[in-house]
Amino acid sequence: MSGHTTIVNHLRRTGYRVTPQRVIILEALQRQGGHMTAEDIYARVRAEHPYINRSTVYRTLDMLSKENIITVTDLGKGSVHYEMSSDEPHHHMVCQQCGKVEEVDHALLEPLQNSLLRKYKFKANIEHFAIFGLCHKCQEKLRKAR
Amino acid sequence: MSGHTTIVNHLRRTGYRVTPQRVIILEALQRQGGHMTAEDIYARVRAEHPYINRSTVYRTLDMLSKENIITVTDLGKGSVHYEMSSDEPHHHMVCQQCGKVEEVDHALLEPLQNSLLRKYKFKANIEHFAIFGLCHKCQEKLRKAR
DNA sequence: GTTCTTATTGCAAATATTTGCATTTGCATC
DNA sequence: GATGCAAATGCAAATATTTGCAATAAGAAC
Repeated sequence: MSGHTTIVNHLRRTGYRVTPQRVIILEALQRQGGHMTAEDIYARVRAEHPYINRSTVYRTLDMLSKENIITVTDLGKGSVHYEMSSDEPHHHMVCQQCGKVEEVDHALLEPLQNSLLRKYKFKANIEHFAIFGLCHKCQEKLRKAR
Repeated sequence: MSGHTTIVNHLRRTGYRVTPQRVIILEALQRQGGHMTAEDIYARVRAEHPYINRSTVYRTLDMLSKENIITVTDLGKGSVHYEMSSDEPHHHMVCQQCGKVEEVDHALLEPLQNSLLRKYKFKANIEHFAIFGLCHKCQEKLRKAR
């Protein structure tokens, strides 16, 4: 999904109302590209349109993620990250020891997505993924320390 | 991992200090068995030992999850859930539309765990899983609505 | 058992997020 | 273009979680 009008149309077709707030938030997300926190988005939006409320930002982000227009990733440290969905989904491994975040090839997740659909008819929004664990380095460190 | 003393020994060996607070929090988790929020645990602990601080609870839970003694699951609605790790890991599918939570067979996750280890040497703490998406019912509803 | 070092705790304040309710406003219908 | 209704917003308060720092205490070394 890309292009502004496309998204707006999708929302309208799905029964959502297209409010100026929603449009502005979408624009902020698109201009940025990468990861943003709710606060980042709020700040950006506010810069131009000071009348927008923080809860509206949260509620809109929630709605956009339900519609798979953006992805939400909780990297486990403080705040959650938002980002426009891309045609090339990517995922994250988060080391619980050192906090490092690495990307995971989408191919590794696809089998899971398929088996969930087959077994439970559950349509997993797989881009919503953060996998916690231990990175290679920290495993080594632990091995030595003991 | 089970049995109180076993866990306490593990912590000590790993270099953590065994404080009364930590022991009490562990006991609360074990007595309960199922899912608990941080607040549940705090309340339980407080009932008997009113001097324990809320941040200590959060910090201890964090530590216990790093040590894989408990699991953390963010079901996306409000607060995070904690639970003693079991020998029979189980996971959750969370419907982003209706909020329903269903369990996922561990077998579906194992391949992912293996491929992460093989490809990235990342030791995924797989029990930490909540998979978001659309349940069967809500897919049907959406199909009809459009 | 005393001493020392450093991890852990408590506290208070900062931050992040959600929610109930009254008000406003898209947009479908006339 | 005016009207009506439900969805969305704003606001303020509730809730959930994290953090910096000074005080305390676990456990290693003596």
